[in-house]
This record gives sequence, structure tokens and C-alpha cells, in this order.
Amino acid sequence: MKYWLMKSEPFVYSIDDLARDRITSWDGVRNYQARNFIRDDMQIGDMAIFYHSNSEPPAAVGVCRISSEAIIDETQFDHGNENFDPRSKPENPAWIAREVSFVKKFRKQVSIDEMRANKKLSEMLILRKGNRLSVTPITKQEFDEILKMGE
DNA sequence: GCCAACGTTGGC
DNA sequence: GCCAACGTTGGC
Repeated sequence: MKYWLMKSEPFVYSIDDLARDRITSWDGVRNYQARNFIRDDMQIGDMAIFYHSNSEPPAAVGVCRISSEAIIDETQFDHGNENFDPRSKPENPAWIAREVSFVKKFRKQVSIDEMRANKKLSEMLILRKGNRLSVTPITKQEFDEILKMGE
């Protein structure tokens, strides 16, 4: 089993939205490196930290679980969708999604400042300067540590 | 294949 | 709103 950190802007889709929906399609990823993680490295049952980016403060806010195989991201073919990709063809879809299901919302959100202050989390990609990947692998130790901080 | 220009991300 | 960092695009 692997562990992940997945970023979402809360005014687009928040942990409360996932708590309400219980399951959602994690689509709209338009970066090849992140796409490859989703397509090739994720497995059903993997756990992920749900992180709010572009929020005040940016913070880890909960946990979700990868709950489907790699599926086609239908938004790439939807002309009205902001993630429409005119270069992607249905016979060879460029973009992939996964269903993720709600596990828990943290009692206390874990801000980026708190994560930076924790030496055990210093290797996380999300904290590296210039990192912009919306999906990044983390270790079990990092996952457990964030979980502990959010309790 | 190089690389300048451009667009996007996301913390601040 | 700014801008550093970085990915993508496209002319050559």
C-alpha cells in the first residue's frame, strides 16, 4: 500500500464536499508526472492526505482512500469543461482519473507552517520550493505523522 | 534538439 | 496582486 498527498483548492472542491459526496472522481489533472502517479503507481486501497491549496492557510485537512482502478478522465472530452483538452482523442485518452472516497476530516487542520516546523516532514515534496505537483507520494511515516497532528 | 516566450501554480 | 519556479509550446 502506498500513501499520497493530493491537493485541491477548497473553493473548487473541499474536504467538506467530499464528506458530503462520500466519493468523487479525482479528475482535471493536466500534468504528466502527476498523471503517471495516478495511472501507474496508485492502487485501490492506497491512502491519501487531502490538502487545501490556495487557501488561508494552506493545510492538510483530512484523509481519503483511492477506491477505483485508473479510469478515463471524461472532462478532457467535454467542450464546456474548463479542463477540456482538444488534443486528446477518445481512442487514445491522454488523461486519467481515480475515484476517491471520504475517510475522515481532521479535527484540527494541519497548516503548511506546522508541517514545515516538523522535522519528520522535511523531505515531503510539497514543502520543497517550487513544487507544483497536485499529486505526490509520501511515506507511511509522513502519513502517520500528519494524521497524528490532525487529531 | 535548443531555448525564448509564455502560461500556470500556489505561497506569500 | 506579486512573482519565483517550473512546465509547455513553437520557431528555428
